[in-house]
Amino acid sequence: MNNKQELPWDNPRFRNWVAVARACHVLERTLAVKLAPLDLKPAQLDVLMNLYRHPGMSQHDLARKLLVGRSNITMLLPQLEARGLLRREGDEKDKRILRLALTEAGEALLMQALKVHMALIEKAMSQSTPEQCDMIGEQMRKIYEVLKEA
Amino acid sequence: MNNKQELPWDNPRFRNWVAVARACHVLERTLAVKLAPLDLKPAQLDVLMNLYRHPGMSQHDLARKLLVGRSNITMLLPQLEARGLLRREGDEKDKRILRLALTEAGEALLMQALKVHMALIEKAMSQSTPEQCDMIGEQMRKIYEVLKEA
DNA sequence: TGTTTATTGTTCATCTTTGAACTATTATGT
DNA sequence: ACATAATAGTTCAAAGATGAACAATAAACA
Repeated sequence: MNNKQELPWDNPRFRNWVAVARACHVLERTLAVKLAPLDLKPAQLDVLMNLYRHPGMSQHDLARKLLVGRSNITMLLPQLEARGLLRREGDEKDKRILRLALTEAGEALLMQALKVHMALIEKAMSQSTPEQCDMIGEQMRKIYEVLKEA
Repeated sequence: MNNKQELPWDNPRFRNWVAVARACHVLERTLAVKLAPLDLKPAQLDVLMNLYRHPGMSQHDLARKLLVGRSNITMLLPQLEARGLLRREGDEKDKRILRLALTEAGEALLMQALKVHMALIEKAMSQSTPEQCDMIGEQMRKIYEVLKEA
């Protein structure tokens, strides 16, 4: 009688993706708690991580990497800059651009935060075999590529 | 001098989890865009989905399912109730509790939204074989269980 | 019973996030 | 060169999320 078209919950892809989303959510939440002693939030850690790996990047590039709006970056950076964790200096060739880089203090704090982050991820991912882990990463990168421009 | 212990980016678990987080983020973002025509946000869709599957649940239970605070639910529900998408009625045995349920309109809107959600997840997950997909879900459920009480 | 403790939901202040409008600068096209 | 379009970053108001404090109710226990 309940002639509802196939319900999403009967679909493995749906159920499994919901599990992915839930795992992400709970890990993010846990990370926030564990980072609190460092007075750092997940979003701020993302900034530090990206500046470490791509020193000299612009705010626009950073926003794209983090999948947030440019205004978000504008609101986020002054806090970190005031704490002496990063520098912003104008590009000489293009006066619109601000080049970003970590300071020594920023790098030091990042290393502490990474220990926390890493421990959490270890706890989560250590339940999968290396092969499973790599496969998951591979599929997720595919998903990112497919949805990035959609 | 720079005796950095093994950097996270050299660690497969770290790299692969970052991929998971990015995939989640971009899918959530895309979902928000695709749901806009229905005047529904991902968080609201989560509410409708949970009420559909667990009619009669309390706000407290809903908050736990969604991994958010109770106050968040208090702020979220009146919008949906005002649109006639759900009912809230007091439990008779325990006057503290409000029992939640979808209305006809709520269920109808949910079905529309699920089509959108489902299409997006299909697009994402159709790149994995059914076996890969199930394995991903399985690992993610493990992660959720491990972190839930941590 | 009467007192203490827990639980449910709300309120409120605070912090984030977001998108649209704006300024300044550079690129493009004629 | 000049006008137009595009880009980088900021500002601002509105919406969302969070946690602490609170009121009402129920549970535990003496």
